[in-house]
Amino acid sequence: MKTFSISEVAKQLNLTIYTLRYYDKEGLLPNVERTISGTRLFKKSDIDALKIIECLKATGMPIKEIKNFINWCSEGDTTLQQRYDMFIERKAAVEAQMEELKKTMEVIEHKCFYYKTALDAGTEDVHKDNKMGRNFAPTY
Amino acid sequence: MKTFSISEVAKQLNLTIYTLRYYDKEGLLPNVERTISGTRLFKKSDIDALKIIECLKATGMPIKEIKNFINWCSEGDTTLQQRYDMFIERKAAVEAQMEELKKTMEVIEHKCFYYKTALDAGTEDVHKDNKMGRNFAPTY
DNA sequence: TTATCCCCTAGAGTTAACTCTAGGTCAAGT
DNA sequence: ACTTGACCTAGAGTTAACTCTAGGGGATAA
Repeated sequence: MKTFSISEVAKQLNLTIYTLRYYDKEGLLPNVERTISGTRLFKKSDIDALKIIECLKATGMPIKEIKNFINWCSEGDTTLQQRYDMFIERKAAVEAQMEELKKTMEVIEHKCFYYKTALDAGTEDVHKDNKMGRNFAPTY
Repeated sequence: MKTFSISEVAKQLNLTIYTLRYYDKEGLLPNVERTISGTRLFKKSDIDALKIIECLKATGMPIKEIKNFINWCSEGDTTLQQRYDMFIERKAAVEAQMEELKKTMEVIEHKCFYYKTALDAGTEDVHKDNKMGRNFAPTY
């Protein structure tokens, strides 16, 4: 079966070899084999595992919790429920992040418009309403 | 003009007073006034500034860069272009994050399905194809 | 006036996730 | 035999963004 060196995997997944060794040290890669002299041999399934790890990281999951998941996988079918629950929870987390990002986007787009208008006018004063006298604090 | 204490602002924005003092120390709140004895008095405009700061943080912007923006705001109309460019860049950053989150979601949803099926079957083996013999590594 | 809060600063400590260094092994090429 | 380059470990260092502690001040309530 074909194997890959740590630097090949690093290049392929856009990670550093430091990061890969760190993940291994943290117990995220319990199935990576070694040569007699200790060099890691990554299989395709290890690369797939790393892709899932990156995906879970992207949901905001800390490495210690990802490690729990990896352990559950090694424990077999008795942990299927935990793993299912975990992915349902991750789905909710991603949905929440998407919602927050949408709100953030609205504010950012409003600011793009605000500054476009100010830039066209040559001054931010176009946005100042002077009903209650001059406001000396910047508006951001 | 009405002002707010640090703990009122903290409660209102769901931040700690430590965080607010930290932001102040880092130069993110140059317009917060003080009593003679040194107690901070937050105005509504300071709270608005904090909301923008939280928004920029949500785009992934580090505090040092947010500080640059705050400084530009104090410098007036000469920095309008920088500020506009910054928000355009932030918009692109948020779009990229949305894209990544969408891809992440697809993988997570696939896993939800994968584990739902396995759970119904009582074993993960339903997903194993045995064409090339038994695979002993867990699949994640 | 004494107790209780809330406020302050300076600076130390924490946490996560790397990132790097020192010192060493090993296989291949010359 | 020797050099080169990729690999290894243990453990120290880094960075961002807080988070907390110690020690102290001012205002209000009993």
